[in-house]
Amino acid sequence: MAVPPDSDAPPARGKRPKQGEPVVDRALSLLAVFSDRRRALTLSELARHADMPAPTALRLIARLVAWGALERLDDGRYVVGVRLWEVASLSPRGHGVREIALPYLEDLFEVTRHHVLLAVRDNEQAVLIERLSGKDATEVAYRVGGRAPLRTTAIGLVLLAGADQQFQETMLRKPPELEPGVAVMPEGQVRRTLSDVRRTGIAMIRRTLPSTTVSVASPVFDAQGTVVAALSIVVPDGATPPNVLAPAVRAAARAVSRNLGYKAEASADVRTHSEG
Amino acid sequence: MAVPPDSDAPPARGKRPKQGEPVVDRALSLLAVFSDRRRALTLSELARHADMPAPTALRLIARLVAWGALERLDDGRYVVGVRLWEVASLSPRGHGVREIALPYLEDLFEVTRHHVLLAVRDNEQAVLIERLSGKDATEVAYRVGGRAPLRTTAIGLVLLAGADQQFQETMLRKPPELEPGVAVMPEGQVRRTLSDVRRTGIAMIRRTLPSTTVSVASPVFDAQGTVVAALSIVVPDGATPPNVLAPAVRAAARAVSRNLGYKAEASADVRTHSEG
DNA sequence: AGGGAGCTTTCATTGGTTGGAATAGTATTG
DNA sequence: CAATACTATTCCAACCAATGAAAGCTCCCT
Repeated sequence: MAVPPDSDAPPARGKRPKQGEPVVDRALSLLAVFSDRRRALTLSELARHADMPAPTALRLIARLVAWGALERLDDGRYVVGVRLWEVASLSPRGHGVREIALPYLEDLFEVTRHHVLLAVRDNEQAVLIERLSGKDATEVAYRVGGRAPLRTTAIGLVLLAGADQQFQETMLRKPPELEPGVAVMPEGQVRRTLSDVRRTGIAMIRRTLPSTTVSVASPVFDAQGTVVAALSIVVPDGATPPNVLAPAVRAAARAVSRNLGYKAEASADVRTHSEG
Repeated sequence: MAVPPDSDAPPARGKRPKQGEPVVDRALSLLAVFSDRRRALTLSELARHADMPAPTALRLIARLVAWGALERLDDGRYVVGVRLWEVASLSPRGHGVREIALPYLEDLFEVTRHHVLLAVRDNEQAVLIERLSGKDATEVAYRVGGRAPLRTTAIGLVLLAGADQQFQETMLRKPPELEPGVAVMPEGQVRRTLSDVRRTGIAMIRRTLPSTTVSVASPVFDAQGTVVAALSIVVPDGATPPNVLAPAVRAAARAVSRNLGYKAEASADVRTHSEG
């Protein structure tokens, strides 16, 4: 009603003020809206967060639901579907390593009864692939499918130490991530630590939040000798001394590596002298 | 050279003989090409199986790779990416139940040292969400992320018994899936079995392939009393008698249900008299 | 009953999508 | 070493699927 009578404007139907993104990207951006905190979303929430008009979102969502990437709940909200999970389970660096590592993680868990973690690197972060925790274990910072920084976690340091030289330099040049409850290492110390990790096959980090814990991590190698994952254990500070845990963690990591086709060198040091 | 000289055909550029499928569907169909046996694929393999020209496939794949749904290996092949796995880990019926159930699965596994399975129903099949197996356990038919029939597995029967009446009828009217190593039940027996499963909270199936095993499964309920998952144990035939395992399996399933907000009724029977 | 918010359908317009053809790269064969 | 076969990538003109404002719907709250 508030619309002024036609001055001379054409029907104005079908006008597309803003657009220009490939459809696939838009569909994927809908998936990207889901997060730990947002597991069930309404159409308007999805449209808002993916920054697109409701009809467009609805059309794309309809296709995603038809395929099974999303599922619709009784209350009309959408959640990530089992079909997507099914395809994702074929991810070599996701379920792939997990499948191979799980029995060894279980052994480690059973012996120690503390959190056991498995993670891979994706870009500038570690992605948690698996976590075994007792029903009554200490609080832990990260969940499976979540991301953790590289420089302030034991698992992250192992992955960083195993990354290619160029990537390491890039990361070291960046300002360090500020992680509550973890001491920030100056660049020099990080370099020394990374070198130690490569030599000993062990990284340790102490953190005070969300609870005071010590993490001990060790690298997992593939057949080519590349670090493809990291395995770690998280214990409450003051419990078993870390140096007692280290051999167990390293043994588990090596067992997984062997299963990935890695031929272990004679000594602990994989490469006696670091890169050129 | 074998091409006959221009008769009178126009440039024929941009002609599109066959098409008409939404772009999103095409992109998703590329993801669907991946399977247990096909975890790393070349461009042409993807294009062939998804039934689309190579340039089209390449363009779509490029978007999927940019987002992280796919990753490219050094040899040029594509695999499912960690980013997709990450989003999929938010699937309530995938990692969701898993996360809640895992500690109880572990308990059950530790006590029995046999395969422990967790599955949900997706349409006409069960999707395996989790499987705990010792390093040296019996051979088992299904892998995590894989699908199993409803009528010929213990886990499937539990899920079928918990489905809505209409769906059950549809499934019962279908010709039974032929599963090697499993006896085929006539329709009447299936009906009786499903009723028993609802009453006792236990389903059992014996199979002879890939090895002779007995499976014992029990339903997991959500807060609304709906069967959302099934939990089972697979033991070599002749080992622990199944009736000894049943209480342990049921207890574990109930523990998971309780964690999902299910308020257990006084007796084993959830609803004393079946639907009206 | 009225107002607001979210969901869904419609439809004229158009720009992203399309795939044959050409080119480049790679492996296999005679 | 040329010839063959296959795969990957770039190019681009034609065109159809995608687009989003508008309006109708349904529900909920007041």
